[in-house]
Amino acid sequence: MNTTLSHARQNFIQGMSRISHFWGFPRAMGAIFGAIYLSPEALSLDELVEQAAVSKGAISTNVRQLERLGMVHKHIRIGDRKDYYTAETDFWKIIKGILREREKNEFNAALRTVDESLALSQSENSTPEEAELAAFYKTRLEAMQRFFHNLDNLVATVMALDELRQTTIQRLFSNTSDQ
Amino acid sequence: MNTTLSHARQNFIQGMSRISHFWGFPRAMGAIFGAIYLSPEALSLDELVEQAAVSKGAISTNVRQLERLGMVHKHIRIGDRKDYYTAETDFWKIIKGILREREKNEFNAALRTVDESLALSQSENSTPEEAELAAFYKTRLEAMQRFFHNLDNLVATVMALDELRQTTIQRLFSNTSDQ
DNA sequence: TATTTAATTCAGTTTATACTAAACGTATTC
DNA sequence: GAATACGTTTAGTATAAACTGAATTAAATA
Repeated sequence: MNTTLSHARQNFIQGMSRISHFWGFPRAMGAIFGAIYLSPEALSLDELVEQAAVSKGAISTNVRQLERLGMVHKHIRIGDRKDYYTAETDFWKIIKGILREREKNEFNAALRTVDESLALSQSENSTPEEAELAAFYKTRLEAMQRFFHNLDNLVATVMALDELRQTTIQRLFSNTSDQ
Repeated sequence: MNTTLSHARQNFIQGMSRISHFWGFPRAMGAIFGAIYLSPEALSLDELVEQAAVSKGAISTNVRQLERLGMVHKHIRIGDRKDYYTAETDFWKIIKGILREREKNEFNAALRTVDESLALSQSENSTPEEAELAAFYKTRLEAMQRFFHNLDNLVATVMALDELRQTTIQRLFSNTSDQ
């Protein structure tokens, strides 16, 4: 391959690796996605080993995670034992997948923690001073609860809007045509 | 203090610590914010040391970061050398601060990487095969550019809507009254 | 059934990062 | 101007996460 094109690819893969790390995902995950995204053909695990410069073990682990997030798709070919991967090119779908898989769990855990703390703080109030503090906790914790619910609704709304995309959301937030 | 209230506070602080870590911030940062958020009074650095159970050095570092993100506010009292901290209670403001401080840098870096890779890949195309591949890179990289710009617009829009909040956004995405 | 070829798992290593504790700098008070 | 009371910086340490390389499992073909 042309060294300039290969350089462009390496630069891109490195950038994806960096973004991935920034968002709290493994570096290799971004590198793998970058390699798949810039390939006209579906890539096998072994091809990924050389293109993304990551060990086989790491590819195996991370490509599965990428699939769970809906960022890549696995293809099997009859009479061929290798798995081949292509990239999801609809980024809104990707965002949706990430939010669903990743946030939902931790997000609900956060909500539960606030609920718990609130319940705990309201259980008893022996002295007036304690009752006052408990009341303060109540206002603060409830405010946070409301925020989390609002945020949840916002995310749900954006995700729902995505259902009608191509007609709505991309026209709303862009002035160029998408895809 | 009542042991139940103290237990509620510790539970909350632990939860904030966890969320903080999940979002790629230091655990101590969340713990410190949690302690400040649940305090009716502004807290000094030394008070934070015991409430958040984190060393003085870590408090010093993380509380500064919290201030940069607009999550806490520093207060000085005349005739008192200590710094006191209170929590920002407007979470939309906090989100704004985080997006501004944290994403903008890394987000633009990501955009630049894509720009770079695109420029590189389009510089020369000696053979027909290379030209074809370069064309493929172009479509893929441009699609990603568009997505990033749309995302940027979406974020900018949500942030702009926040300016008119209390009248608009919270009524849109909630069925309870906020603040 | 043995051999080849693939993906997965796992033990060990590396690396990055956050944290602690102590030293330091700085300003106020006696 | 010495002592005190802060916040900050830094050197060292601990820890967790990710990655590598090798062993293992699984599947297909001979």
